[in-house]
Amino acid sequence: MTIPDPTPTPTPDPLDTALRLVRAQAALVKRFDASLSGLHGVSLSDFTLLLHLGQAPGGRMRRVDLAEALGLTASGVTRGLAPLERIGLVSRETAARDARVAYAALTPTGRDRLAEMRYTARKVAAEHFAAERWSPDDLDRLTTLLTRAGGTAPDQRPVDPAS
Amino acid sequence: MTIPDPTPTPTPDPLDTALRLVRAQAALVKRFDASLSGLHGVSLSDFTLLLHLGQAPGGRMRRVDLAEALGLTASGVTRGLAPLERIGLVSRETAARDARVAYAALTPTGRDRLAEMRYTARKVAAEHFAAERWSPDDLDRLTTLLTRAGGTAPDQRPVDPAS
DNA sequence: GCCACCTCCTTGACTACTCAAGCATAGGGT
DNA sequence: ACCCTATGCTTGAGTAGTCAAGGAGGTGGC
Repeated sequence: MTIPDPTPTPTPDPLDTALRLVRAQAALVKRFDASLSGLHGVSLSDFTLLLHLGQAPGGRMRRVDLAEALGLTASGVTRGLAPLERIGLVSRETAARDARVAYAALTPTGRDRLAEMRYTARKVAAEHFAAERWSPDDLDRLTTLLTRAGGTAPDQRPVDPAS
Repeated sequence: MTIPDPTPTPTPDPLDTALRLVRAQAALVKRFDASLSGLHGVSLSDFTLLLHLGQAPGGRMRRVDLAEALGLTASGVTRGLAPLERIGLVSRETAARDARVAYAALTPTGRDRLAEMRYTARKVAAEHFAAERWSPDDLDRLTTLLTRAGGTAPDQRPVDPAS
């Protein structure tokens, strides 16, 4: 318990940190949404979903695992997948051994479009964390701290430098 | 303890950082929402809104300024304010010199309830950034980095240690 | 073989926002 | 005094998610 502390040094306030985290995310999401929807007609959530599919073996995942990976509920995944199926980026596949599960699979088109989106997303991220203001060290520190603060990682792998 | 890791760092990927930021926020928001709604019947957004009102001179703000401060649109504020007015935490006040503006003002009840919420919120934040895993330095660094990454600050002041 | 239970997924109803349109008021130029 | 434009706010429609309920399919005990 921190003592009522008359220091001129603000004493880091966790609540303040939390609120800043919320704010920073909102700004970031807006930026991504603007670019992704403008250039590819998808939202950041859509892109994230596709990214996960793209990283999964065979480009397909059970919807329940997708939910887990994205930090959403199963119904959120159902709803998010629907428009992507409609526009042909994702297809629905049934599992041979278990008729309950419906895989979500990246279509060939989906894979191509994803590569383009990834390019855009990288650019947006690079702009947001412009080298001018962000040293590689800063970025590393932020990533580490966010990983500790966050639920689980978006993905274990440091992301392949392809595309 | 804080270990300056001997990473085989594969070049920090800004996109990865961005996605982690999104994830971390989602986890945090869920946590706040759970506690705040359980104990006080409000969401984190509600709380943030009330916080801003509480910090404004006279406990009241024009809706348009509130929107600006919260990073929302004017219509988001109208909609967010409605339930808080219904439950009596916020009242609507008209401006004498400009009939267009409708202030949102904290009621006495609202002020009291806000103090309780603030207590809860601080506790949640402190738990999330538990001292066990987060040194004051880590927290400070994260705050600084988030401020640089984020839109603007939730508030300039380091927050009064009251409550 | 059958029943109980558990898992995967979808659906209906709700919340919290967004944008675009619209109304009322303000204020300056003429 | 009268427009013209800008500002403050609300509203209708749409999007992205939530939770709770429910259907369909799998599985193990007996």
